[in-house]
Amino acid sequence: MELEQLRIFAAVARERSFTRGGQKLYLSHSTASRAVSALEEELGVTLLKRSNRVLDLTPAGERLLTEAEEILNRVEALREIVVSGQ
Amino acid sequence: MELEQLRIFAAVARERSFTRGGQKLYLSHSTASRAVSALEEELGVTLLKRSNRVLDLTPAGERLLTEAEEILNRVEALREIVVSGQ
DNA sequence: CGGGCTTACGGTGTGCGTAAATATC
DNA sequence: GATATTTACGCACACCGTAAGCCCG
Repeated sequence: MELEQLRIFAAVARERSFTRGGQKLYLSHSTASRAVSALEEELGVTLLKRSNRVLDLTPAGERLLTEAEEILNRVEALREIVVSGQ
Repeated sequence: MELEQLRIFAAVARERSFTRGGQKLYLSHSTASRAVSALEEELGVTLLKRSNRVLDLTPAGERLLTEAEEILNRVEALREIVVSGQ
């Protein structure tokens, strides 16, 4: 698992769209789709329901989004801690 | 910044050696060296003192090691949370 | 049909290991 | 001189975007 995958998943989940989520990170929709699929495969869990017209989070997806956002925030904070001597 | 960089830095820092740190992750010493250099460049901070025979952490390196280990543990925990419904 | 996700395909860039150079004790 | 890090070099593979295919309203 890599942070880039979490960044992409979070963007897609927030936007409820691969196309718009990818755009937020200057990536194509296909790249966003592949990144989320890889994450699902690695975890062995479905994160997004694609059945409907509108993209929806599964319960596992909800949990991942919460955790991922906290981790990503923490990584951002890490930069400051390291560079500026906390 | 990516988790792989943090994993490599943490391994190298714990082992006090690029060679042994790399081995822990089945990577060559040169790969470990490059990964840490890239991290230092991205953060604009020196993380390891290479001057002496023995590798030493700078204050920034100490802070990063602490933070990185917590983040990496949290990512490990995330797997369980997502897969097993917390 | 239209909008959006997935998959195939080809090209490019990143990242690896080997090996050579450099440095420290 | 032995051990360890850095750098050069070539190569393989991973990843991206374009575009085609599919599915659902």
